[in-house]
Amino acid sequence: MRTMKTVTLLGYALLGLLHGKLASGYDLRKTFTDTPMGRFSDSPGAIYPALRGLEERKLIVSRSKDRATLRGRRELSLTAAGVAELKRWLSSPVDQADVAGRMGDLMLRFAFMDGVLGEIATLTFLYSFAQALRTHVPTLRKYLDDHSGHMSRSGRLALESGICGYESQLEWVARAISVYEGTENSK
Amino acid sequence: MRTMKTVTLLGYALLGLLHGKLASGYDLRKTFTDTPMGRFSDSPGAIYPALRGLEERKLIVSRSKDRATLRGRRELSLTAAGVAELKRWLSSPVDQADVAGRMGDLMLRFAFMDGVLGEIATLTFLYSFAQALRTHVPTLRKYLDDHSGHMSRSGRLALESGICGYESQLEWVARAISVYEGTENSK
DNA sequence: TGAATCATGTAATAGGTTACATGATTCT
DNA sequence: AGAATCATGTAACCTATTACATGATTCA
Repeated sequence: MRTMKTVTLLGYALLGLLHGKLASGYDLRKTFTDTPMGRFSDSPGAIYPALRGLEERKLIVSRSKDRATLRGRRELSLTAAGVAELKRWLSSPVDQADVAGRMGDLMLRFAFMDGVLGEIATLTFLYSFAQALRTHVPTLRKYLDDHSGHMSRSGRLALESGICGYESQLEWVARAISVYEGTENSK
Repeated sequence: MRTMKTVTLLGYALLGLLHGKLASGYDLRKTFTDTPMGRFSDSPGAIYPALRGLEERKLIVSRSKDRATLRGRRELSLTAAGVAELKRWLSSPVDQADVAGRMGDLMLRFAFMDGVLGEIATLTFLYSFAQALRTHVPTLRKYLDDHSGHMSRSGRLALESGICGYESQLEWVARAISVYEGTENSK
């Protein structure tokens, strides 16, 4: 993992987890092992090289507690550049391709968003998320209508499953919006 | 992609698409480009090496149409071993980890299943899929109940989104089961 | 014949997986 | 002191991505 040219999703997950708090690589691994978070490998071969890459790009810094031993716990924290990169990622527009193939990325962004960017930005994100879903679902429906004749029954059902998933996600987004709008009003 | 030791998900997608019909690498690429299928890259750098790997493992064979030129369309088809490997994959049990982190694999299997294994096997698959979902959802709910106190609002909502997704999937499985049971009865 | 598209390929690179190795700390 | 677990690392391998290259076919 020399000189990553772009930060990977795992990289952003690590940045997000480090926002506002210190943690060691081990702590971050445990997060992946013990919580439903992300869907990232907890293997050291994934995390430590990724952290090294973030450090090389000066997005995080590490401090060996007391003595400068080679082994032993190292506390990691975001640099100003790390916070900026995290915010840049969280702020990037929701596009159709995200909804069609990278919903996991969107949900990861959402999970960090309100703590990092605040409620207004989160609401804006949810609005464009909903919009992208409302655009995407009819596309799939149209495909289903046009092709259901020469699709196998299970192929048809599989596509319907996808559509249902997006619709369920849209319902969730609507609920999330109402939660955030409620809070916003009450402030 | 020398001597793949295991067939990847892309490999199985290709085997599934080749079941019962001939196609070229280009045809397969077009399937990924033009349909909502899978969520696989249509890049030649992914598909041709994968096809080469399947050919080396004798799961598919290729025939250059007439003349033995190096370029030009090559029709691919499954070997007996390819069909067997596809069936083996489709028949493998649904485990908790599949539901928790590889739902896409399960849906891909489902999409091919009824054409390759038939209705009885598909129903069996759906039953165990439903069972795995019914086991998994309470696990997530419990996590949410136990930890919602010290989770951020957006973290909480993100987890709820996951739970809703699984519940929606479970509803879909129930509907698919009723479709298959209906057919089975009427035969 | 030239342009478009059909059709296949490869090289460089990146980053994850698996498996292993090993030092540090804590608890009994 | 020994075991468990905390904590970090690395090497081999595999596969996807990106970008490029190029031959074949079709059709205006």
